[in-house]
Amino acid sequence: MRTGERRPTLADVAAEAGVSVALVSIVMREAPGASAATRQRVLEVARRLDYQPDSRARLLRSGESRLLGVVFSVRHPFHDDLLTGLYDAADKQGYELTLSAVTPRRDERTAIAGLLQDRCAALILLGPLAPTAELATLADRLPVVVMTRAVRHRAVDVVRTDDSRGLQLAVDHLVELGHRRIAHVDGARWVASADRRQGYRDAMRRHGLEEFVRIIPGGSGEEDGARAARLLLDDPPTAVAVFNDLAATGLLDVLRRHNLDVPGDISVVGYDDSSFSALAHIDLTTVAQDIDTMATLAVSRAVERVAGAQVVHRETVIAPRMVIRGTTGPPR
Amino acid sequence: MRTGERRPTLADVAAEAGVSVALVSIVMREAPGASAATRQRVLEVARRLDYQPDSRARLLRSGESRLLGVVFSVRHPFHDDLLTGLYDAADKQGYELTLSAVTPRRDERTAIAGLLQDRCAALILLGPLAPTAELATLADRLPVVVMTRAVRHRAVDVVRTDDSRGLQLAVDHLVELGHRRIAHVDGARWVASADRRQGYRDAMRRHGLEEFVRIIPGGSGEEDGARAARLLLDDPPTAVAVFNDLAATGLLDVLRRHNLDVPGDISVVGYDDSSFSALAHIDLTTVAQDIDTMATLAVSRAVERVAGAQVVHRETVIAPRMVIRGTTGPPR
DNA sequence: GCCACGTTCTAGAACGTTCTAGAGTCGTTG
DNA sequence: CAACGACTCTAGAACGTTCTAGAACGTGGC
Repeated sequence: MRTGERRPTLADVAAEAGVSVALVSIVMREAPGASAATRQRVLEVARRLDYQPDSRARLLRSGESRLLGVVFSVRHPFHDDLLTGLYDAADKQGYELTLSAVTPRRDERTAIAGLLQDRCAALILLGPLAPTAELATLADRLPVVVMTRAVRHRAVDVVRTDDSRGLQLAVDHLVELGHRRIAHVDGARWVASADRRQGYRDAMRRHGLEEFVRIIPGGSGEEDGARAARLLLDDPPTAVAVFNDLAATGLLDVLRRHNLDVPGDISVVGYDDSSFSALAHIDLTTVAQDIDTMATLAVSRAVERVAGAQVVHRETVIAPRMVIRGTTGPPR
Repeated sequence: MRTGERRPTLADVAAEAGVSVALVSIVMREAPGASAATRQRVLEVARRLDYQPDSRARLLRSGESRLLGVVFSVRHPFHDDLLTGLYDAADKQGYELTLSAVTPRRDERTAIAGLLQDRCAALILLGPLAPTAELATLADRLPVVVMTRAVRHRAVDVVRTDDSRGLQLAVDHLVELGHRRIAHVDGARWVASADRRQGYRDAMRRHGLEEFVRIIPGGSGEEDGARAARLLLDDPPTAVAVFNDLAATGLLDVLRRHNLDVPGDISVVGYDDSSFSALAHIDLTTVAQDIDTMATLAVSRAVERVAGAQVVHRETVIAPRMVIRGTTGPPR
């Protein structure tokens, strides 16, 4: 265990292989300009010395950072899923990711600042809370792609799900099962709430169910769903579409505690396909976002901006899909 | 939006403030050696130019990386919690974290390799799957601290929870409620399983309940818990302590589907206090690990190793604690 | 006035790597 | 044989910052 020991550098490899430092660099980068015999000799020495490139030096000198900074929250399981997709997409485009977490005790500004110092070529922000103006200022410095939130500013790129469409899918699914009395627990003042509420209204209207439109104020947390459920108890609908999965579990809990059977007495649809939704003990029917497509598009957008491309469609809106599980069934 | 625009450097600030580059560096680092008047002038210029230090250059030149690499998995909600604690602990010690995720499509070796190139001073690995020999080789290069897994090698530091103690707490809690017929669903071949199994046995023996010892092979996944539940159905105990929370939810689901009331007919205890355990709809009694203490100790250990300290206790084992929720109650 | 010490400030080199221009070699063609 | 082009290889500079040694200046003591 060698705490302070210097690591082998290109110079060490070069000395032992009997070539110049620049030639070793060419070999390690797999760039053209070295003979096969030299390559083999250099690689042999590098392997023996266990040479590892120093990314700091590389990034500093090359003047071309192929680094994408990603800000994610530890509080959103969905962000973990997005990381999976983003790593893949970045790898395909020859980029590296550097991650910075927002935690209950480390705010978004701190997370972003760290990435600026790393000289990332672009930033990908997962569901940022910062005001639009702040995001725009940031985008004055470097390309910024926001995921899962609509941001109305020409300098900030957006990749998000069509939330209106998502709620329409939920209502369509319930109508298909035979439901007419379908309520919606909205997301109160959350940005996505308006789109989802609109989607609910549109779909109900489309199915000729205007008279059954019923919207309960909700929110994004478990207790928001629980509170909304209590408001439904005296006159329960046969189905309810909830703003998100977490609120849906709160609602499910209250229904269960009042001996309402799901989906027998009342069907429940969540939103997001959060990781706990798939637990057999919850088995939540939900609206899922297309993670891989979103990740691919976000990385592509970031890379295009880095390359100086004129981006035609600043905002990309992706269709969601239904994931049907055990909380929905025909009405009695 | 300026894609290719060069960022302001120390040299730019120096030129405008009319001082040397080295003096600007002294000011930005808050190092001694500049007058108050000069400091003010330099900071004013730096603010106006929006100077941000280039961490690549800083790390490269300073020869002292205050960077801790953290490898975490997107599949473990618990790791997200640990990140929160690790950021705090690192900040307190004047270190930065750089994160590297293991995903279903990005293996652990890849995650580790990226951090080596960043020239991290030390690595903190959250529940690594790599064999001990591989971890030891890694520890030959730089300090390695493993969290949440026991690794028996003198070069690798370990910070983990006392899993034996955890199961003892679970059994103690159930005995206190009046249970005697307490079963344990183990974790099959998972490293932590043996400790937890031993803890269960020890606690049962301690309470004079040897004749009631009953161990069902399980595992770490939801279906493992479900399968174990099916084996318990023909002769249910009054309580069961499960290897981890995810398996516990699988078991809960099967119990519910067979009209067994929890905790009326059977009490259930999980392990880990995963984020979904606190959902009101699950409300799982569980054994929790002390996240902040673990994070603090892991960072301290890493920093001590970097400083060349002779570490006295290579392995630190931390006491867990019970989180009592709705899945446990007195037996009927 | 001279010397010693402390503080501020500067110049130059170094960190590890890549970029770029040029030298040297070899093979082909006229 | 000479000229040209392609390929291999090298030397030196650059990236942005910190480290280090030394110069300059001011103050206090003798």
